[in-house]
Amino acid sequence: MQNSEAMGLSAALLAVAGELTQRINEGVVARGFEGLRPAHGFAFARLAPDGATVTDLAAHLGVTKQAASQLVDEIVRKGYAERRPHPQDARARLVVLTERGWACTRAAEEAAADAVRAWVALLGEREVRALRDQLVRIAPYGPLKPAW
Amino acid sequence: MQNSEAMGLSAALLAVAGELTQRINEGVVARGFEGLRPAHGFAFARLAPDGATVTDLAAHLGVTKQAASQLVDEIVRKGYAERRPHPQDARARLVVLTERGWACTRAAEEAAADAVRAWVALLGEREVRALRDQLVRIAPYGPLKPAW
DNA sequence: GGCAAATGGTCAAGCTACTTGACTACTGTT
DNA sequence: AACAGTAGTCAAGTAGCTTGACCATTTGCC
Repeated sequence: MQNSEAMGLSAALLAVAGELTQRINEGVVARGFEGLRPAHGFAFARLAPDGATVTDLAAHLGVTKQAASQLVDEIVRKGYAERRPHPQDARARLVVLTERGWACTRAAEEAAADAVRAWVALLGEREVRALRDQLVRIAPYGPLKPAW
Repeated sequence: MQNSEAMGLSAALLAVAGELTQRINEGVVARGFEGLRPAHGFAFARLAPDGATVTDLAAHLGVTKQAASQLVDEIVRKGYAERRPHPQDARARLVVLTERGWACTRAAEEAAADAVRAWVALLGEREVRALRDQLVRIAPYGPLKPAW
């Protein structure tokens, strides 16, 4: 595969990713959850299952724990999460989503589904499913750097 | 398609995009072009064909023209581009890549090709080509927001 | 042609999300 | 009991963006 083809693929991928991010964020805002930036979504994704510590979150986002702590301050202040004492470790605190945090997560899923529906309209369900499978297979396990 | 599937697709897409961005940037640095951030790559892509004005660049990047002007200052200072008088409009200035800027663009293409090769190793050339076609078809025309 | 409105670009100041550095509190190993 | 390592926060500095104001030039309109 030639360099120019690789560049075309890269450009398309980044353009689609940028637009998707924007659409999800707009969809979340449109559903009544304000004061959130895309980076918060990545944090919610890590908190969603069972909560996480600030240090976990920092590693997941690829930022310092000070930055992660500050981000947690923000979503706590806005009512999306709360800090609880950690059951095993008295130094640590477990950050968990509130009911409002869960509602916001569901809103993000709906917004993502809306965006994907637009792709289904263009490519068909079969192709979009293939797209998903391919992307899942090449997706890395590491931190989700929300910056470029 | 269910919301959770859409979320899985979205997460994979954003993860791949984040990793790709990072890899391209690292590849460019490894080839001897320092002091550049991913956002500069998006600027180079706009400047590459025939140059552009600061206002064009701002629209393309989705930022204010002050921010674009500042970014141009930076790449001019580092020798990747230069400002020329605009042939048709005495208010405007045409920003064009220097030879070093072109070399950097080629380095970015090589780095992108390296990243894509890793995907070919996982999925095979045929699947990667299909991936490219699908992404190109759903890629938007608008500004390339280098932020999420 | 002449003049108001629009446009390209820059200067200046302010904001915000991040960084590095220093510190306290607790853990766990020896 | 002592001590190195880890979780988290406080504080200060930084970098990239914003808004606001301004000048020079172009464009649209009578």
